[in-house]
Amino acid sequence: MENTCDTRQRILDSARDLIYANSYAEVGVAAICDHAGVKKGSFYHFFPSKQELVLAMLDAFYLDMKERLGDKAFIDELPPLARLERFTQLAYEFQLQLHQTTGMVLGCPFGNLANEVSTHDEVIRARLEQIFKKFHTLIRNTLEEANDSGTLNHINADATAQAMLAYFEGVMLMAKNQNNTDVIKQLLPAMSSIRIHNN
Amino acid sequence: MENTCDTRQRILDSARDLIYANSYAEVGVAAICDHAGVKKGSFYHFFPSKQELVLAMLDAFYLDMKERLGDKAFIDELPPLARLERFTQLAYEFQLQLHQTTGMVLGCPFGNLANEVSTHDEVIRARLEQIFKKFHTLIRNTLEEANDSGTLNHINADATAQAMLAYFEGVMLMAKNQNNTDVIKQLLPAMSSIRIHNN
DNA sequence: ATTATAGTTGACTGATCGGTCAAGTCAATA
DNA sequence: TATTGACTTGACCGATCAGTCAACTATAAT
Repeated sequence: MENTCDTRQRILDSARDLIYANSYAEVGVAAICDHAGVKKGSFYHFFPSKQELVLAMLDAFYLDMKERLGDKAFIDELPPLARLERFTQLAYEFQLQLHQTTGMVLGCPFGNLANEVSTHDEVIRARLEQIFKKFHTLIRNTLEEANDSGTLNHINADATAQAMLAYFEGVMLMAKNQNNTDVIKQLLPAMSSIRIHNN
Repeated sequence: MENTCDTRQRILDSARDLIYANSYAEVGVAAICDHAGVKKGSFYHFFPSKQELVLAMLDAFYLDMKERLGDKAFIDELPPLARLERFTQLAYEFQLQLHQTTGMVLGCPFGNLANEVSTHDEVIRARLEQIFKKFHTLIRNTLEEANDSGTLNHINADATAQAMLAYFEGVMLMAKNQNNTDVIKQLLPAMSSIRIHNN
């Protein structure tokens, strides 16, 4: 045919579509193959297992989200706290667009998977922890920069960054459960005002 | 044998144990029956479907959590904000005990299920939304009481209660993903200091 | 032209999925 | 004692699960 890596990419895209909109356990390899227009034999030529596919999908998903959200929000041109506000705004717009397309609030792809597999798939659990740690570092660095410039006083940047990340995930979960993007619109902006102080 | 309703209760307990520790999709009816010491035919004598079992399990789980956490924390003897602090403390101790028993941080049973099924099981999704609404009302009433007594000024009690609930769920998710109760210990107390103001 | 390699195909495996069913046990009622 | 109805049992259903495999095609290097 034309392209050798096209099949692999189609499988990754299909897995992303289906697993994000449903769940890891609900979406079978056969469904991923059907949606990708690929036979099951080809699937196992490119990926040794469903688990390995999901790991590859997560890495690609992280890069995409980093480009679409992280790299657009955490820029030096903005004051530190404004970066957090832009991040929440971009995340809201992302969910809004998905909701218009699919009719569902899908929430955070990493939070979804973390909730599902953390207790019984150590490999995927650890990969998701890595991904969360990268987002955590983005936020923590921003808070430390604000700390240094005197914008904040004596906050625990590490704990506050974790708290903001947790709040983000919680808001996404509530919006997903209510299938309502207004939840994000109303609650998420408060993320940047969360503070955890030393002692 | 001895007790007619014992079987039904054993099935409910088994489902609670297994689904809470894993997930809805991962735990099959056969596994629930094995763990309950019951044959599959008996299962379908008491429950018409796996979905109906989960609905019954959720109702029982809610009542249990309300007794163990809600009724112990939201009491008139405590000042409003102290109730929230007691709630977070009791939730932490609950997770700590489960972690010692199972070796895993299991998070919030309702959040876990909500994340898994909200996009593809409307019945369970709606039941979970009801349960969240009850917890939301508990928190909102507490905040309004604090508002009336002048402890707080001009906060949006409804939105703040939702934000606290979201934060609670997010903290539980992060602790589950890191399999570390210290996350709860460090982050959850900040729940009661979250504020969303009008306008 | 021959060979090696990458990718494709569809049939196949054993296990498990949620759910069904007829036959049976048992205690209470009539 | 006969009958009823709640409960139990184990075999069974078609569908689907993740994963395998030998045969096949197409491309590229020798």
